[in-house]
Amino acid sequence: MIKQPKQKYNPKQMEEKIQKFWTDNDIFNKSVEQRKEYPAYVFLEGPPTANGLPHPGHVLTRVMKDFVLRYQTMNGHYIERKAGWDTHGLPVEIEVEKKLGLEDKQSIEKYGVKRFNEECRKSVFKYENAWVEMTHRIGFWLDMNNPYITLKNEYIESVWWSLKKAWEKKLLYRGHKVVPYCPRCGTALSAHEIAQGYKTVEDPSILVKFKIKNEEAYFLAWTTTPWTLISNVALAVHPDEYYVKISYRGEVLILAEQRAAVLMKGEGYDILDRFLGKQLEHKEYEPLFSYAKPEKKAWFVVLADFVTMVDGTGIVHIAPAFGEDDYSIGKTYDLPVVQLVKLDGTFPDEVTLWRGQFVKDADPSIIAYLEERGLISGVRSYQHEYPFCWRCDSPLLYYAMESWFIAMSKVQEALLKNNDMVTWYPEHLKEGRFGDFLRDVKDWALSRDRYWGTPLPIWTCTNSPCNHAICIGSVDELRSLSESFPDEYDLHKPFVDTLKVHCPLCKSLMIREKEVIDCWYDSGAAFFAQWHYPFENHEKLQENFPVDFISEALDQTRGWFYSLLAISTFLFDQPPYKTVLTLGFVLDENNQKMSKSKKNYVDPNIILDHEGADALRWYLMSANAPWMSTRFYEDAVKETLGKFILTLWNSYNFFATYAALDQFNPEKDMILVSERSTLDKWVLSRFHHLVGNVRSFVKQFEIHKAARAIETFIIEDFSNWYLRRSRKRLWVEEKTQDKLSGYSTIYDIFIGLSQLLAPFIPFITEELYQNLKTTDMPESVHLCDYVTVNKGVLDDDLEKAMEYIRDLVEVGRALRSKININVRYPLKEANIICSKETEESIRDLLELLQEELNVKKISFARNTDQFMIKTIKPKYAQLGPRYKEKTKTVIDMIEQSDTQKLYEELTKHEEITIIVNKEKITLNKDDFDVVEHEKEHLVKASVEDSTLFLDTNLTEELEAEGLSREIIRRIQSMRKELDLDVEDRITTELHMGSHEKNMVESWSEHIKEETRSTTLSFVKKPGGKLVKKWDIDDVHVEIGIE
RNA sequence: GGGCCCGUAGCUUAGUUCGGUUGGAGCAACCGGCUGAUAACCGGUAGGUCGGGAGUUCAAAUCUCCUCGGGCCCA
Repeated sequence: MIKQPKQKYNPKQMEEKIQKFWTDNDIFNKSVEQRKEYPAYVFLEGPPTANGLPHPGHVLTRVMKDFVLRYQTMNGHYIERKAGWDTHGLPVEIEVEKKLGLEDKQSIEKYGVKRFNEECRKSVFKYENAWVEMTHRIGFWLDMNNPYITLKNEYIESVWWSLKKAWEKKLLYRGHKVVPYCPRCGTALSAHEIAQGYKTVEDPSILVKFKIKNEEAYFLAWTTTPWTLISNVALAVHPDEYYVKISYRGEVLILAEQRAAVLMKGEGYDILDRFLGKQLEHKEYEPLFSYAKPEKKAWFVVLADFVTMVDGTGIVHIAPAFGEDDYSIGKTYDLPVVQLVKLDGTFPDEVTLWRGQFVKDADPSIIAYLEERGLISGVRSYQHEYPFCWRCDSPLLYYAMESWFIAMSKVQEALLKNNDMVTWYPEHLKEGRFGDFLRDVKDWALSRDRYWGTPLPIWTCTNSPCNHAICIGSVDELRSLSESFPDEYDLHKPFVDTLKVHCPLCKSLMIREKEVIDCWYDSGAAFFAQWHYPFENHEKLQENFPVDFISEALDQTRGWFYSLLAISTFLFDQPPYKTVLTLGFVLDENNQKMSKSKKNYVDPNIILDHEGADALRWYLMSANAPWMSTRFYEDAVKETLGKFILTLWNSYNFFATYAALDQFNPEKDMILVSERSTLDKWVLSRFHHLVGNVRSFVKQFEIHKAARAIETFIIEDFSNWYLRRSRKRLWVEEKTQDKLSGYSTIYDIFIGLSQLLAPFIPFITEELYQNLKTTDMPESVHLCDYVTVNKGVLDDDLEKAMEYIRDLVEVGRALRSKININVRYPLKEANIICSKETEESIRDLLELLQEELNVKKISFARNTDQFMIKTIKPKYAQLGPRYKEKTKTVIDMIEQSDTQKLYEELTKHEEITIIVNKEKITLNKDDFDVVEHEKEHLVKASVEDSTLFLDTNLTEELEAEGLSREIIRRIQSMRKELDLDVEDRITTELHMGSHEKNMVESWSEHIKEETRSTTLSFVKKPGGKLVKKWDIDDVHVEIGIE
């Protein structure tokens, strides 16, 4: 039986109740298990790191994922929803360093790697509760009891296996990577870290002369880091820009033509020669210093596209050890990596002049030295952004560090081919940001010289002639090569480094490369490592690869989306996923990024407490396309609550209240659709059209459009039109066929809506469903199949007819408003001028129109003739020139006669004759404009190609009815004022003038009925609990009720 | 410095793929109506340099170029 709901919508209370219902009845598990034999829809969870609190952005991601998974489940798919945790990486280490007050790597070593990593392990789950709680509260159904965790031995073993595959394919190699490096902390910084430490500083900017070999001429280069000049090995020019050789103050210099024009502006110089940069390639010059003893050819000109004409001289000094561009051009030209700076940021002993000095401090002295030798042509100070260590504020140095790489450039074609097989939402990412990234793919710098991460499983033999290196791909393999491998172990540092591993060739001791690997590799391995593949679960991988669906925010394009594709490509030569839904960012009210420091951060819990998970979810899904950034603030969610959730709730509340009162029983009282009223058929047709639209929107991940379509249906079609128009028939006391037809339809719609909306707003839909479901229906709305379109109830003609009726109502109301006759007063007649077909199509709906417009009668006609009067109006411009001074008289005569008659005459005889001053004047059609207007008491308005006329003539009877409605309304508002229940009966006493009394008396039965008055009497002095005087226009009425 | 996405009324937005009636809605405002209809409903009014500029075209919110603002990625 349908129960009357508790009146107020209290999201927090209701959602807690629903959560309990789900838990008590194990609904989540059932929803997964009941689909076990169905086709799988494979989802892979992008693992979050639980060492920070969840952010509104994470809420969005989880809401969207949940929607898709619920939707696919209801549509008959089996989906495992394994949670995952990303547990390694520098951010974790930094948190722990902060907590323990450790400032650099030395202090970590001193503290002990074992203890340090233990702290990291703890820290990683510091906010696990907050994450679990958030996930739970927003209703994200995810198997959090059985997650994959990247720090587990099994997970690491799978990762090792994959690294060994890369090793066997000769994709792992050791090289250099230029990274921002803090010489004081002794550590490289991640991009994320340097981003927070940029400052504007002034550095010396100098123009340095490099003498060309065997020629009395110089290249003029530009730098802001004089200390790197000592490690210079080349000069770069742009291949396609023009360079000039000039004579300037007795010296011959080469620099870019554009730059010469800027730098030497106003100074005299002669151009000796002009040529393209590419002509300078391989031209040799003499080094500035003799400290470097490179083992490869150095000190010649190279070509590089990154050379700009914006500043400098168009000639860039190259030191591969200290710049990423420098390093990559160095690889192209096979330049030596000269690195005459120690890790602590000071010059080594061989740089005799500045040994032991911090490089940046040595700048002035280096400049002075070069000036003395006449090799500097200008010193200026230069303002630019320079990165500083966010921790200790030291200037960072770009520094080439040794690192292990995966040669992704070797599999670039496969990457592109695999990307081609992926469906991206939004589409532009495929060829845009992601495709561009792949076309320009760089080798993956895999290793990190840190502590908390998957250890790099590469061991090298210490025996010098042997030097054999191996990559270990499993625990068994490690065990077999190790002395006394323990039963209990943890593959992290320092355990792996304490093992005595013997070389399989010469049996000598091997030692491991000290690094750990990039944590992006960990998460990118999730598609197989979550199953501990290939050590177990072979068939699991078969069934779950490639995954059907992943979804994360836009920042993951070069993060997780890439690392998955990269690993899958070199391992299996296949894409790891079929569909990627990329989500936009969550921004604050002013479109600014949310950050704790800006204090514009919204705590999702507050919104969950106030507005509830459903309102939050609905807002996030309906506000914007998933891939667009969405503003997030409490008022926006509040608006969603008021506009949508409450409309839904109140409609439901209205229905459930009356259905409970009438003991409507959906198992017995349902009326066949074919026997329901036209209005019912209309709303069912609308609903099923909606279902079709929702399905096609969701297919394209246009979740916002699906949500908005539902919202429009509920607010406009269902609540504001269908329910409004149905109230009267549900209000009658008897169980009429019409009333049951209405209940049946509303019931159908609510069951349908609860299913249609279940993936969007899982709580309120469950609440509705639980109250409405019959015993033979699934125990939870989330165990139902998703609604499908019932083509049998689709009726385009009916929808069109209703549209037409609603248009007529609209213009009719507008007309009433224009002529100033309140809707409360009935009008005699409405006439609709339209085609026979149109008339036929709306016949069943006329009652709606009649009530909405409050007219006594609706009639039809095929043309407007009987409602319009045609008259003529003389054309002044035509008559004036012809009749000169007589014109005024002519016009006056015409206008004073019956213009309607004149029109008739003119149509009959083509011309009319009038006599002015005894002179006969003949006028023809061209002398007049035909003017049309409504007959007396009629007003008209047009809808499409038809016309509506309202008869505005208010008869005494009509006025009486109107007045009685005025009185009813006032009594009703007094009832409300007394806070009477709908059922309560009253007695009513009225006082008014005798004329009005006579008018109203004939309606007294009606008034009694409408106001639930047992008696209605006309008295001199009305009494009762509430007595009020009213002025209805100029009628004074006094009403008392009891 | 390079790339990608976004910019439409006070606010939230539709329309932009593929140029074509007068750029549609909702919220807020204002006027009026209706109401045992909910944080309502109905009618009307006002509110737009479609971020700005230029170009292509018979025709540009829509295409091209430049530019400004926001966001992101990379240097």
